[in-house]
Amino acid sequence: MKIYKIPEATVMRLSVYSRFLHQLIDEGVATVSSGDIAKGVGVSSAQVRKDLAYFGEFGTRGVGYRVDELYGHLMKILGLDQTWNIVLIGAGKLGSALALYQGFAERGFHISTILDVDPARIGTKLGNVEVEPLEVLQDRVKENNIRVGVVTVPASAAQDVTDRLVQAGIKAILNFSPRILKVPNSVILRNVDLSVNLEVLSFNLALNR
Amino acid sequence: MKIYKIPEATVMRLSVYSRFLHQLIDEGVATVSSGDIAKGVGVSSAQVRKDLAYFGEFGTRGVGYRVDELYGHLMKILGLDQTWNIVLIGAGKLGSALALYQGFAERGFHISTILDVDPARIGTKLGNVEVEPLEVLQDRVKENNIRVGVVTVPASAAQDVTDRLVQAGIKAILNFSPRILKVPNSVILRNVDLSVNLEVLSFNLALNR
DNA sequence: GACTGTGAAGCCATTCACAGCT
DNA sequence: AGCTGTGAATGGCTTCACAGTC
Repeated sequence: MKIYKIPEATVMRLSVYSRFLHQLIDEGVATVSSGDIAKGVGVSSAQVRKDLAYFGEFGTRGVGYRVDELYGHLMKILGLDQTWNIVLIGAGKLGSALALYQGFAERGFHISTILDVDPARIGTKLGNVEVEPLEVLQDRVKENNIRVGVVTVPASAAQDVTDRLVQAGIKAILNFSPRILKVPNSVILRNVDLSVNLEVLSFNLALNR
Repeated sequence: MKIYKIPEATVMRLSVYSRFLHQLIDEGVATVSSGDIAKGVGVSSAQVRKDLAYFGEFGTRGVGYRVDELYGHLMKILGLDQTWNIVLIGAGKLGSALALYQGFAERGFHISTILDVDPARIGTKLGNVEVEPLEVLQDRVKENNIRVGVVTVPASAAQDVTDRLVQAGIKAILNFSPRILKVPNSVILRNVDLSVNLEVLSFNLALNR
């Protein structure tokens, strides 16, 4: 495992490969070639091999990859061989949806804590998790060994909430608010802007006008 | 306007720039330099200038860009100088959240039609839009001149729904289901996998174990 | 014969650096 | 003096092509 610098695009594809492999396991397939995976997820076979090569030699020349084995490797590489407790801040429309979204749980992401500042939301339940006031952040992070935070508050509150997360010892933040956030180098930050994706479609449609 | 081949990354950044400029307009700022924008959104100033250069010369040497003017150009380039009617299929957790999400409306994306197959959901309202049966798809697309579809159905139904969208004349699809979809070349497809983003964080956290 | 793993080549996006304008 | 616009240089990801292995 020479982990020097892995392209982010590679990591994202590994995630996609792992989902495809899971599908193959369900179908009872025992072996795949890089070409099969490539076809299944829409990339080139060379790309698949190169991506895997960053992490080791998982296949057998002339044969391919054992599905269950490769799946296990990928899940381990992605850090998905464990459950991640997550704190979600902002129980509005988007936050509620994410809290209830099954897709996270399926991949081992457990939203164990949901916080908000709105008294009307505090005390309500999303699934079986109760919305609590922002003040308990530090305690919950410690208790549940939380390292990942999801920010779904309005733009105006985003930086303040982020500072608190950092303060509480959170190591990685997924930001859904449309605000550029400042975090120390030691904290990993990813931004997701749902509108951007529609805007790329809009751009492409608008091209031929 | 030489629109030969615009990097997708550029389009995504333009979207971010436009949001930043909107913020500046609110603050009453009249002029910005590429350096200001760069600082505001977290890229290099050369990057900002290169991105803009794909579409024309919007600035004044020695001065910078007029905020309102540049904003107008970007919105036009992104196709956001118009309202886009959108059909959303799948009124589950995620679909409901997206239907109610304010961020889309703010950028001119109007979810005018929401469809589902579940009788329990049909007839209910999300905001002021009623959930209707999938069968009315073709009619609604025609009536409302819909060109964009958003897919938030379970993976097992995703390809079927996609085929129907294509059939109905939809030109661009935003897919939130974790399934590789097949569409004709004439249809633009973008995939959003919410879990992938968490998995990239997970990967990076798991690196130093 | 089939398929992996990988150096080399190709390609594309970003950064550099500076001429050109105000 | 300040800042844009852009060719040239750089860096990094993807594709090619083939030796190596089963």
